[in-house]
Amino acid sequence: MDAIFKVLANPVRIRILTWLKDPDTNFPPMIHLPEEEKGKGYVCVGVIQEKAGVTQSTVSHYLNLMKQAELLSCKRIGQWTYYRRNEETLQKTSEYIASYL
Amino acid sequence: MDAIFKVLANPVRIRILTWLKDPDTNFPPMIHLPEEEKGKGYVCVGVIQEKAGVTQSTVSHYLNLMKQAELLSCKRIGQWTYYRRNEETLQKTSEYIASYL
DNA sequence: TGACAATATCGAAATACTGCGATAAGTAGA
DNA sequence: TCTACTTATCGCAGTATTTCGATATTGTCA
Repeated sequence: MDAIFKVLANPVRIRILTWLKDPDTNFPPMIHLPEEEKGKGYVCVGVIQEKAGVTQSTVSHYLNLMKQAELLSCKRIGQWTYYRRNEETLQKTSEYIASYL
Repeated sequence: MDAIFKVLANPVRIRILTWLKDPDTNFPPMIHLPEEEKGKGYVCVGVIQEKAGVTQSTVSHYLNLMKQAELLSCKRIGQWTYYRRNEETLQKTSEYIASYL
């Protein structure tokens, strides 16, 4: 839970997390994503980087932190890595605050 | 909200927050607290410091951060400063995660 | 295989946080 | 007023985080 709060203690990462709630309106379509993976909320690193306005290495680092904290999961397809939200962790975090904090 | 997550990104502060959920079982009685303020969850700095196992200056700093983030409120009575949880902020934080994140 | 594109990792400098000891400020009582 | 007690603030050293540029890795395609 400590790693989760550390992730959330950064406004850029918070924004990424909220953007990924609605990829269709926040990112261009993932044209290389195979049909069977579409509609699952996957977004590739490049477009997240562009929107976040940080360097590629920074966004890659951030996404990795978020993955370690299980706030995101990822899938590599071809030369792209697609990240999406892990709703279960988000929900558990909310519940943790509501019932344990 | 950023300040809140920064506060939560520290295990000692998390512990303090949870201890303050139930002062009666986690802290000795506040014998100097006037009758009309009892039962409101107030705990003085000294006993929090002792239980947290950090120095007085550190706990004072932490409590101040938590107050800035509105996770705690405080009242000075005599030579003691009493802190208690601000349940409203906790609840709003949980709701923020559940509905905006 | 070679060139290119996307992402990950490395190394480093700037900044922020942690947590301490020392000291200051406020309060109460003799 | 002097002293003791409680808490706040200051200054600092150690550590962690932020964020970058450079480089490595991985995958694609000609």
